[in-house]
Amino acid sequence: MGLREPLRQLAENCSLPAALEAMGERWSFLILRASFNGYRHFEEFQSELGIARNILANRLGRLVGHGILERRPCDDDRRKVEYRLTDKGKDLLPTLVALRQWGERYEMSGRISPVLVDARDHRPVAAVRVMSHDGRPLTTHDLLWALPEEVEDAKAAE
Amino acid sequence: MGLREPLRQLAENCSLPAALEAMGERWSFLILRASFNGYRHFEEFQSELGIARNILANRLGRLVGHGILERRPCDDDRRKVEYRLTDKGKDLLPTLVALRQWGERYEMSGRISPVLVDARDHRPVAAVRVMSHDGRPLTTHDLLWALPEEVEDAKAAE
DNA sequence: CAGATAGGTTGCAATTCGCAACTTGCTTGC
DNA sequence: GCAAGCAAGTTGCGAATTGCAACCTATCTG
Repeated sequence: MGLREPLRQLAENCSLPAALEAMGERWSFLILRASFNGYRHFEEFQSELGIARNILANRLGRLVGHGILERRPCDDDRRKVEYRLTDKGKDLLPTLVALRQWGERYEMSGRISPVLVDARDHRPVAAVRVMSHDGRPLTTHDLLWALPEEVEDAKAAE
Repeated sequence: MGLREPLRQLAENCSLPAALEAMGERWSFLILRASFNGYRHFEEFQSELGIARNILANRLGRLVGHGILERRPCDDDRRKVEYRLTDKGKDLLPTLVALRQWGERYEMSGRISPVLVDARDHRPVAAVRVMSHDGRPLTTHDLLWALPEEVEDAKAAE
């Protein structure tokens, strides 16, 4: 990535701070993972993660506010509430898996942790990578930032 | 992901909390991104991100402590210090790009932001995805957690 | 040798976190 | 149908974290 992102508008024009505003707080990723693992109820999150109840309430509210989870009271037991992933929330899967794989590789010396496998053949999923439009793996040095108008689009190139 | 991660050892046996311990604090990802963009010096990070100096010092120290950045005094100007990505730090690229792409898609309504392109052909990189060992795209429902001993390894399968 | 510069540190106010106790609306058992 | 218990929060309060501004110490430059 030889070029600096254009002109110090990092904070204003970059989507990373925006993403972090939704997901950057202390427990958000762990709640998200619990959601992917099928947890849905306040008490489930609470006892599973050991998070303080007020913080959990705050984070769930925030995730709902950002459209990552959907809050729905249960019909069969009206004390209960379900928090479910929206499509927007489900689209955080690659981020979550990438972060987990990195942690697995670098931060788990000795310990073992369950691994994500393809349900079809029970083989581990591939490492999440940055790839070109046609599937070549890319590294840091293959990348540039470009403004939308500088981008070669598919039509021009094919 | 039909199955719950085995037996509520989420916190102990999962690499996600470990990863978040290294990268989960407020400014860590933004500092990381600045690093990928070529920023190396304290004052560069500070004026670019607008982060408070004490927090920046704390975060840089932490990232160095986790082996994500390397701290090296400059030879030519001994007031200066260089912070550079280690290989471990560079391996956070997929996580960073995945998060950015998600933010780009869902949190940038209206605004435009620079886009990551392949330096070779100036075409945008592919969306970061979770894929099977042989390159099929996988979604939430194709995934399971497995303990290492339950995994089909490459030898058995080929 | 008088600034200016790079990379911090320190003090202090404001915010956030985390724990424990409490509340409110439901549901279940007897 | 009433007491007990459960789900999903809220409240109060002390502890930790964040952020701002000022200061400090080496080093470089004119």
